[in-house]
Amino acid sequence: MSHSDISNAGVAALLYETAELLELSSENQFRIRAYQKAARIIDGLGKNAAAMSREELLAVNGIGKGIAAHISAIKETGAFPELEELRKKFPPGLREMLKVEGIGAKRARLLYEKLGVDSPAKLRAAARSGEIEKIEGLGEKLQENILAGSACLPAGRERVHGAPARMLYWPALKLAGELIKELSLLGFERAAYAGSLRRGRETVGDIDLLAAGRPDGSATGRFAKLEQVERVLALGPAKASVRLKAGIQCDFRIVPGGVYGAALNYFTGSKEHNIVLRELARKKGLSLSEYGLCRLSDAEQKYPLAAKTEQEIYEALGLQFIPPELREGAGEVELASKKLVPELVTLADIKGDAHNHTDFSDGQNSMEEMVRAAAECGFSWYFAGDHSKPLGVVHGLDFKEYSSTRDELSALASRFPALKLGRSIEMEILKDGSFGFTDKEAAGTELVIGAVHSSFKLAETAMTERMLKAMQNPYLDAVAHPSGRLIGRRDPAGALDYPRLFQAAARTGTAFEINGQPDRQDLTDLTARMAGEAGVKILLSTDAHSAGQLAYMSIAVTVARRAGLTRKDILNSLSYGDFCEWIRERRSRALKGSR
DNA sequence: GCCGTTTTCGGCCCGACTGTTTTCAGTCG
Repeated sequence: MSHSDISNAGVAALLYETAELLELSSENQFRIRAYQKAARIIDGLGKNAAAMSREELLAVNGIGKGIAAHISAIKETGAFPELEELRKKFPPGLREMLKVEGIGAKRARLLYEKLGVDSPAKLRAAARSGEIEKIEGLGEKLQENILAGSACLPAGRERVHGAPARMLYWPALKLAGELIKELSLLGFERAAYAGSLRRGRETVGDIDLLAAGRPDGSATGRFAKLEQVERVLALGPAKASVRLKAGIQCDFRIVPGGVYGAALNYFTGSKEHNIVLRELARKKGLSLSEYGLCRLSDAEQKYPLAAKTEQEIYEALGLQFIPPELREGAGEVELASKKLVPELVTLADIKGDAHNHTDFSDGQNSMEEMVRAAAECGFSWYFAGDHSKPLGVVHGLDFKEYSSTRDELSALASRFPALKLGRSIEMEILKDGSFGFTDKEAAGTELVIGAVHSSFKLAETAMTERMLKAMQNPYLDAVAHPSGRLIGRRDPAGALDYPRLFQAAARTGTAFEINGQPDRQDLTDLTARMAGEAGVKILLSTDAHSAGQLAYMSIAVTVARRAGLTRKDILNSLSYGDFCEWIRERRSRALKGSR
């Protein structure tokens, strides 16, 4: 059996597993770190590690003879001898226990050897029966924390024990905004959110807040007493961790104003990004921490070379500034050292939205209200949209209704002179890939954005074929939310063959959407990156179902930034005239191609 | 296990907080 087509993520998972098992074995920590580092590097590698030659692998910094040999064994057997030996030493549940808060390798092994505890469930049972506090080195408090940690599940959300529920980006952003407002009322002049929220991750596991001030204990104390706080997890002079009533953890850190930039950089992460930066600093005879970039000789960190702003830290390391959205430790530091970080699209580049809804279908606001909101949020063009038939539950429009409501839109034009108006349709892509409109009707529709809302459960190949068939229609200008996922509620359509879809889209000129609805974010950062690399144009959409939801454009922009996209990739950066020209031209090319 | 414009041996990212100790290991991010 061959495993030569194993993905980089698959190889990385095996190396991470090895690292965890080595930790349980109390191995040399630097050996463990070498495995973690190799896993991280392979996960972020541009090409498939299993397909690389030994020489190519050895040329990668962080991969040596040992790991290269492991990879070659993985290709043959799906694992490697050392890993298989380690797997025999510990029951698999022990690795699950490491996910429990307060349990690391040392304690997991201790509990296994003394009590035979080898799963999170047995751990809880042992805590309940009071066996844990009897073990030397452990105590009553740990026992309580194990039980408390599994007890405080946020209402209405499920989670695997030890893996806290994650919150969507948008509500987390709102919550962080609220907390920062509270902090400013408490007298903090400078406060910001950092962490995965600042990196724009689609969901966040906690909220990281940073403030400038004196770490004398009074600041963290005041933070811990905020009304939003449910329970204090840790409280020191420089740092406080709490669980919020909203059901998510919040870490608050306070640093002197003079090192605010260094702290913001450290606290924004990711962990992987920080490690790469710190290793780079080491190589230059420097040391990087949340207190600044210092010479190694300056052990007290009294004379930082850079600390005030993030910008000066990257500069002092010989790097281009790296926007937070790219700080995942996936090759961005190398890119920055070559001055190749792309100039990411910003909200200011966005001139309009094309996918949204009025109360003609399932929107909450009238066409006039939507248009007014679009004008107020500074767009220079706006395609007012609605669902097409035959989506009955949301009053999908037929072509006649499309045309009459188009006339209604035209009548609004004189009242909003700064806004150029168009009418779009979110076109049903039926089970066989055909449209809810005839070709002639589609030709008479200004902008066709195709979407699937039924028969999600097609087999992987069938769903891909359905989309490919739809793309053969010359009037399909863009594809909306292709995976159909609703984060936390509906899984993405069984692995779509994205490379094939994007190849086809590049050929037909069909754009793909990044949907900005908080629970969609579809394309994702990863698939949007693939689309961009394949040369597919991207349409950012609010999919607004009410006037207020036009603000979701900033979510779509954030996903696009994480995907490394520039304004050139994004159709919304075109002027109204150029956008209409893009539609006209792609349709005429597609018509020629289909003949 | 990996690495080297000080090194092929001796280093390896850095700091905060807790709990159980009695000066620090373990955990976390």
